[in-house]
Amino acid sequence: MRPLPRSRLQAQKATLPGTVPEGTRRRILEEALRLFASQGFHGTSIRDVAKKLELQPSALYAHFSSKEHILAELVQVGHEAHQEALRAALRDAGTEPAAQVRALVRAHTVMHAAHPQLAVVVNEEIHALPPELSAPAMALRDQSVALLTEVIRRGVEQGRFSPPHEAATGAAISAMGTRLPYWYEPSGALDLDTLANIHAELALRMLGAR
Amino acid sequence: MRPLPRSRLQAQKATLPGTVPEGTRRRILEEALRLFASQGFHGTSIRDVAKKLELQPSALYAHFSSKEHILAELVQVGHEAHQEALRAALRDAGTEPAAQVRALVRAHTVMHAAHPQLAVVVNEEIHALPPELSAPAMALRDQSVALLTEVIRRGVEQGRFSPPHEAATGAAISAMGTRLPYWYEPSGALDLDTLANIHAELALRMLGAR
DNA sequence: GTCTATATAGGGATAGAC
DNA sequence: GTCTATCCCTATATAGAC
Repeated sequence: MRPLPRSRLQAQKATLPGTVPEGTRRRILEEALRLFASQGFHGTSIRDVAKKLELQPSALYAHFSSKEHILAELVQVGHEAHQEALRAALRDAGTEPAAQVRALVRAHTVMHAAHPQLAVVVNEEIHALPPELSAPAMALRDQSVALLTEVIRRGVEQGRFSPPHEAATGAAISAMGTRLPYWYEPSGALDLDTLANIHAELALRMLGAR
Repeated sequence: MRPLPRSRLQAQKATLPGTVPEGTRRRILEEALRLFASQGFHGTSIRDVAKKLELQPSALYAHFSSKEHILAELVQVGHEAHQEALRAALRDAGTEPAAQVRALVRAHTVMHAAHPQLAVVVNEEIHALPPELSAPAMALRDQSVALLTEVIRRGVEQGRFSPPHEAATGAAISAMGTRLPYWYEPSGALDLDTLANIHAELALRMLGAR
């Protein structure tokens, strides 16, 4: 339950959602993901990435035009996979606000627990990008936030939810997932499906669902 | 409610808890805090800090033996102030678990909202330190975590709390505060005292307090 | 698409004068 | 305690051969 110093999430293999095609380009993304999550974007050099892949630094430039573009792609892929997971969850959740919250929270939690490095890089290193490169991901983020706030708003309107404050409660619900990479260990005693259910339950408690 | 790219928390003045004496050393810490929060530790150079202070880079070395030692002091000061705030809150909270949770959560929230840059640097940049330099702060962190988990455990023992899972609920409660710097704006419509009460209420809901 | 070699810039930190 | 000057290293990125 404590983040380790200097070696933040140096985990096993850095998993990338399946949408990225195989090949050297993917290998670069995976290795960069691992290193960015562990040492941060500015703490990782092109040489570090190249060395791990047993390539010369210049070889990376055949696949990405700059170090920033590698980060930008990771950030974009992460936001896309996250939003797709939320939308898929909503599609199967019916129309009850409580069921929709449960589905959104479960998907949010599973995403952050299954791809902890990607979650960390997306959330902490996006700031290292110039606005042009981060804008598409920021737009996706706004949409994803809206998915939850909209469900909360509808639940309140229907008299099903009674949170002490809609925005603050929404932020608290999101925060449970966002902080997961800093303490949750998938190989530990608490399995992911159980954790996802716990988070859904906590969200509904915060909302005063009835 | 969205973190801005490239300029993470470039806020006004970076506030440091009052325990640090005035003088050039403090000015260095404050400016480094602002820059580390905005650009990250690795994204900030000694030259950046010196330029903002209208000093030559070499002048900083009369006050700190390395760039890492500047970060280490910020991290230590942040952890000390946080823990002291939690302990002070507990001292005035009586013996009821619910009142103790309320006091801890309120203090945690106020600390993160009042010192957002320090919170971000403490949580995100501690990983940039070698273990020798981060160890004292990590020890404090473990103690602070224990303050909350201990209160939760007692509340459960006494039959006052019924969380779905003690550790996960404790993490969810902490996460509300930890994520504050990324969305809360002190100058906005939601004042800090109200927010602290909201977080306390959410914590007690999660715990099923009765 | 990968290599060798290198251009060009900026990094942390120190020496020694005042 | 701050300055000027500088050492030495590493960074990103490019040129051109294969």
